Amino acid sequence: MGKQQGNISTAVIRRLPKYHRYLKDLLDREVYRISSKELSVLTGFTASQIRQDLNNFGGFGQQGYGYNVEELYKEIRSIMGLTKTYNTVIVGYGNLGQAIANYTSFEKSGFSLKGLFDTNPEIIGNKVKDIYIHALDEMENFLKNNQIDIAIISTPKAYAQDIATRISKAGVPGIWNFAPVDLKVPEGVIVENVHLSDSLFILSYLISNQEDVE
Amino acid sequence: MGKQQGNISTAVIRRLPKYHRYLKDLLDREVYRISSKELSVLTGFTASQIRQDLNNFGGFGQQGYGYNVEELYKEIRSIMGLTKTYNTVIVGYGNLGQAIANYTSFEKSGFSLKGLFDTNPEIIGNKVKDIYIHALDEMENFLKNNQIDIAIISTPKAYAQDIATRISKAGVPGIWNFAPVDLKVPEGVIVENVHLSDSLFILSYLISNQEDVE
DNA sequence: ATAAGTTTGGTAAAATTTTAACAATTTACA
DNA sequence: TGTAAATTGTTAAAATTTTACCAAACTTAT
Repeated sequence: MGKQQGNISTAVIRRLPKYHRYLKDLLDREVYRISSKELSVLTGFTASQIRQDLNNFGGFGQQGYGYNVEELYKEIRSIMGLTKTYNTVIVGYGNLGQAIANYTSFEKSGFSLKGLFDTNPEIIGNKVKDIYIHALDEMENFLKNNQIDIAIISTPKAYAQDIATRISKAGVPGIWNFAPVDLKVPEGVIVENVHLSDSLFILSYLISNQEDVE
Repeated sequence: MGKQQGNISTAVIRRLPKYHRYLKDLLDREVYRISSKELSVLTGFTASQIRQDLNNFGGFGQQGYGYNVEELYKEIRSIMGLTKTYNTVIVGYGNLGQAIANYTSFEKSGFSLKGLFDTNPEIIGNKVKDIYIHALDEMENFLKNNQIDIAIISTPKAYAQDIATRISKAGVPGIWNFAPVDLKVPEGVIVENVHLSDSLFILSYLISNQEDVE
């Protein structure tokens, strides 16, 4: 069960996927027991931080022993909401939309692609892996009739805000946004951004100011 | 010039691209003057934080006036290393590699794609926008002969570490990594990650624990 | 069974990051 | 020209995040 108070800091939340990733690796390597000290070597976080992080959700470890990898993995998956299935759509079927649609690992993690939307008449009506490409006009109806949990926005910048507003109105709780804008959405709608150029620019900053580090 | 001490915190660095983005918008809208208070409304950062952030690099503002948008934009671009050109290659020309290669906005920002690499014999030798797809074997030679600054890794997980090691040995200073692993590289090589599934999992966490927020 | 070695969870301290406050300076306008 | 309003850069305070520490509890080996 765990405590799961609603005041987990974003710093902790951002580290959860990394724990998830390494625990999966350990399971695959048939390691069934791990201490915070060993996890520290793998993840680069301090052992103390790892214990603090995990304790936000419950006391999963045992003194003198450490953590049971399988149990902890399951707990983390549950905490992260990865035990459910999420219905998704992709809005904007350009290069990026196609790349995301073809990323099979998302399906494996429980993210089920239900629909694709675009404005290009040349591709509307086509099927991609059993999924139709619909006209953008049909989006609202589709969202309502298919219990969509996550809408993925991969349109050009100029359309993203309008689409986000429409998605929000249709009652979709989550948006995964790849457009390089900060979307304004009503309370209760959650936006997670993947700002590729921001990331690239951080890299260029770090390369340019590298002397500082050395 | 600015002070540009080498101890800028990553918290500050992560905010730089957002300043850059909004300053560009302002310029496009022909707004030539902005106060930290107004920037605060746009970015969602506090005015105080904005002044603190900018002051890490120099006193670009003027009391009673605010900041000159054009000047500040130029300064930020310079700080972020966006006044130079970076030669890049993409290693792994799958769906994601293709999406990145076709992202024209990177070219506009000074990131010049010089080569593509893959192991698939069916596509090796093909040209994409005047750029050849090379065999992976040729990578080291190419990197050395073409002054590559940034290698973009968009291979499957299993190959990423080996490729990162080879890239580092070839003297490339920056890696933009899309593979879902944490790469180990020698000192002096900078890795910036885009972990798509981590981002998606954060979204699923936030959706699943939404009640907490309300 | 006992003792020595591990390791957690919690508490306290340290470090970092954010916010608040304000003197100094400039702008804007009467 | 003079005065009120605006706004920065800087210093100090508050808040948050990370690290250090250690008693309690478990494991392992003898």
